[in-house]
Amino acid sequence: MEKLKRSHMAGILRREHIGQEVILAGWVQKRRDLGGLIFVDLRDKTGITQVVFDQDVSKEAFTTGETLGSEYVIIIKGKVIERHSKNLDMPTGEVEVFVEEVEVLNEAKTPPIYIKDDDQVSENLRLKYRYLDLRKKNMQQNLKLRHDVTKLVREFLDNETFVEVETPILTKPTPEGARDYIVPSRVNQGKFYALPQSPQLFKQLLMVSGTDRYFQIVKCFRDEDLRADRQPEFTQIDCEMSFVDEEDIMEINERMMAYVLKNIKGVDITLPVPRITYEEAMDRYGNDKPDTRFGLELIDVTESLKNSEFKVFSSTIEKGGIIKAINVTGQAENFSRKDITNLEKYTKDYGAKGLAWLKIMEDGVNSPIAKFLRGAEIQSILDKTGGKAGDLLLFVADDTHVVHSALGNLRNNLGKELNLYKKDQYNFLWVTEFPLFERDKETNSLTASHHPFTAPIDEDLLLLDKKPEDARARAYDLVLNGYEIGGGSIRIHTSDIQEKMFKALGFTKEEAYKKFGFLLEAFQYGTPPHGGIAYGLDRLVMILAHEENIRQVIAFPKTQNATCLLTDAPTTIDDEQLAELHINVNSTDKTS
RNA sequence: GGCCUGGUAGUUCAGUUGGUUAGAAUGCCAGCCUGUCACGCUGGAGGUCGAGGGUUCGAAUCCCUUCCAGGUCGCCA
Repeated sequence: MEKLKRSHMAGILRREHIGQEVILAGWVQKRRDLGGLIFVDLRDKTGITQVVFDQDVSKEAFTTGETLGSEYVIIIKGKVIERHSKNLDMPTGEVEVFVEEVEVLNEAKTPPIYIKDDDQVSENLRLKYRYLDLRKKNMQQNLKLRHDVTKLVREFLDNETFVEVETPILTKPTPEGARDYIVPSRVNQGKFYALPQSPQLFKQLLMVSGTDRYFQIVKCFRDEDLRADRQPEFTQIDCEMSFVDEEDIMEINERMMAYVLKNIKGVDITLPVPRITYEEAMDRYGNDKPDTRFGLELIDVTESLKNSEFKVFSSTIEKGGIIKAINVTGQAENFSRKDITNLEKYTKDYGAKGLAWLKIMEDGVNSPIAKFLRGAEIQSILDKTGGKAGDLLLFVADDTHVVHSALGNLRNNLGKELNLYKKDQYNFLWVTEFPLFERDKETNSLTASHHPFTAPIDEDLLLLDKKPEDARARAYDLVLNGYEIGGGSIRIHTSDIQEKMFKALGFTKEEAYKKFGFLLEAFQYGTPPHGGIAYGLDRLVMILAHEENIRQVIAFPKTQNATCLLTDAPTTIDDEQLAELHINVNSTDKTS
């Protein structure tokens, strides 16, 4: 018998193939054995075709057909015919292939998980048998989507004269920001490399080098706790440009996103992308990455309540706190006291001490705090929130940080619960004018909110000496549907401003040199003005794939404990290897 | 590091107030079945109730410790 060689993919067969002789290869998705007739769903990455084993066509093939199990790998030869009973639920459902020859290329053990999109198997099994999990259609689609996004990004940036340059993975530990993953050096006893948290310093050096427009789609590493949208190794689309200001960077990047969305989703993004300052974002949404697909904005009602008889309100205001409200329009009837108690519990996770509420009725208001509120106060609140009969108002009173955190998160939660947006809605937003510094709660010292090479806004330069906390950065984040998908800044390229920056951060010149000497030295040899941006590719693909977590768009992700259930990494290493690296490990630490 | 949810058959789950031999569906195995597509029918096998300890005459169930997975706060651009 001649060796069979695949002629067609399984998912593409249609009516027009009827009469053709085809050879298909793939996995047995399902066998339906009717006794004298066997149907097998043959699956490859393009889809499923039903193949039929009939004794009248081939007795030999039929005998083999009786032995097929789930996930056996087979190759079959046969003729495409029109089905007697069509299945219009599947794309290939008008045709089927009558098997003349079959070869079992490999048998398979009964799989521990089903290869089915909607199968709700536990995630640890999916991760342990990731190669089976990835056989699912939706996972293959996610891998393809990710491929398409990176392809489009490369295409776009190439057309815009960007050059992709690879930067080192074994590099120098960074003193600031996230924890580094550390790699011991065998050749240099007692010394360590770090895996990069981002190629930040290298891409700035490339600007000094005259590369002018650089990009890289690159793995980055951060040894911090994981989240649904955070993995210890993740991929950035990293860009840097010379002789530009923030307008140039935002312009080119929003065109890039529009290009990606157009080609992936067929969606036209209206340009320019709206912008909002950090301050306004916090004020209106309580969040520096607001989801603008729905309203429910935060409204400041501090003024209306400054003389309130309700102690919680008045004492909060006396202590310098604020009161903000969300108007959940038209939902007064739909939230029971129990529902509101659940909302209150939710806000307590973010530090709120309580959630006051007020339902607006046709004939007044219904609220546990109504008895403390004067008519004028209620009227003032209604004016500010636009409250009308049928609306539910929710209030948090606390310091600014808590109010924003609690109501901002509550707002997102309500937006989702109340289905206030459509599945295929993509709202981009630039958030600008971030604070240049943050105050560390423990040490009370200033740290750079972005990184120490971020340029201050020109008009805030004087604040660097006087009141650095109020200085704003030439930094911008690109937000999509409430997720920060990218962020960047214009960098400092002159030494006088850089020195002011270090001074504000409390480093001496010596300390700064010890940490970033190679970069500061480079900057003395003619550095162009430059700036850039970096995207979280995994997050972007997650949103485009409508997935709830980032693991769904990463082929081999880590668990929340940063382990890999498939390979069992990380593991202990043997004593010889340790000795070679000059590392002593406390024997009690070696548990496995 | 804190808080929350979960862990019972290959898989997804149920399991009452602590009480007989721990159930269902699906998958698997065997038999029958020529138009199924969640094929059908009959029968069967399949359990360290995450692990360890404790309370009790008796523990899947109560208590303690611990491991694993997920969510989240802190952390992290």
